Amino acid sequence: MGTKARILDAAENLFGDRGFEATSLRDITAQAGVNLAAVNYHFQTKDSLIDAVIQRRIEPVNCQRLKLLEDAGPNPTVEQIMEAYIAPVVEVDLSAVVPLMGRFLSTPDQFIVRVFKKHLVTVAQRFDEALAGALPNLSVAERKWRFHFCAGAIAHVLSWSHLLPEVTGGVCDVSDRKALTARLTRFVSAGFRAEERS
Amino acid sequence: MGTKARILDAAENLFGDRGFEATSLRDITAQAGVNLAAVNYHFQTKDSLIDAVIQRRIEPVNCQRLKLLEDAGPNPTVEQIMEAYIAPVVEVDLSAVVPLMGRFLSTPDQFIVRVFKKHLVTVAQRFDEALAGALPNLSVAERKWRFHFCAGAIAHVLSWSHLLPEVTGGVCDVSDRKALTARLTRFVSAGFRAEERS
DNA sequence: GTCTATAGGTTGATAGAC
DNA sequence: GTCTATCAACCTATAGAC
Repeated sequence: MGTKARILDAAENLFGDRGFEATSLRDITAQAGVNLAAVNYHFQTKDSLIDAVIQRRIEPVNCQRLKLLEDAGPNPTVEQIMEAYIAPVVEVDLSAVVPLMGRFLSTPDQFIVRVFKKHLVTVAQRFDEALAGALPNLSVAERKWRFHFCAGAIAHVLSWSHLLPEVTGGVCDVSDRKALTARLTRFVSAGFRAEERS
Repeated sequence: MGTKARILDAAENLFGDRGFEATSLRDITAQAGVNLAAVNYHFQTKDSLIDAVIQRRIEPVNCQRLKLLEDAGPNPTVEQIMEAYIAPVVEVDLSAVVPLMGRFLSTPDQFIVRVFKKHLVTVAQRFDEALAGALPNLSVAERKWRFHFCAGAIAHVLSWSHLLPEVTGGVCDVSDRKALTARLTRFVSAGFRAEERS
């Protein structure tokens, strides 16, 4: 495996475990078994390394999301839409990606927001349109609010995934990803279907 | 105002804005207008400063939560329970506390988990019992999962609060806290009431 | 209690040999 | 492309005068 890929792999693991700020370039090069200068040669700065780490994983997730949404046909239900959004990121086949995505989605820093806009805006827009079709009686504001509530629920279980078994005394089993997708989908779909005023 | 309180105020603001790791003690003492050594005199280490900053704000929130839950009577509905949990942290009267709580709740680091356990475990347990009473047909695992989904939705809107207007093109107005409480309560209550298997 | 000064270590980034 | 060596800046924490 090349130096560049080894750096990306090590960075992915450490960013997910400790966060972006708490991980130094020296931590990364030590774990990757490469020289410190290599990271600057291949990625110039730490910020653009973070960007590359996220981009490598978010793009396949987003492609899969759009494909699943398309597969659901022209008039998908809320459940189909949200499962298409949730499954690709929750059931990603590389376990290190889960905490990485969790960190990414729950770090509201200026730099992260830039990366966020670059990689997520178009997908979010496409799903927003689908939700508008499935929930024609919901106001725009309420729909956008509820999408953020969903994003929060997803981000939270991803970023806390390695701590949830301990925090819940083993009750919450993170290893069954398909079951987690189903749980999340049921929960957020019911939230979307709630009456706007009670 | 005393030096100690000025340090706590500055730290609260900066931790909320930039995160715990990204904020240095120099940033804090500069904004507080006090000497660098003062923070070590009053709080010994940075970690125990973080603890003090969070403790000062989380305790009134938790007291209010328990009071509202008690006020709801012996057999509260899901809506009453969740509103008692959500309102005190969303409608807190100091605006700097909102992003602070968001950062706190969405930083899954070892140290933060310790603080989390210290200040939130008993409250979470009390609310779990109340939810068990209101939703007797829900399995323990599903109930705990759904509580984490709620925690994620809440943490997300708190930590992204200062960026949401920009990200949504002004559609999501964070300033109306009571409306936000109502939105969150409706959404998560519907999620809790969802059928366990579909 | 508050200050100056500084220790002792880490950081991101770069220059230049090979 | 990969290395060693190093810079300049930053960090937390502490010692000791006042």
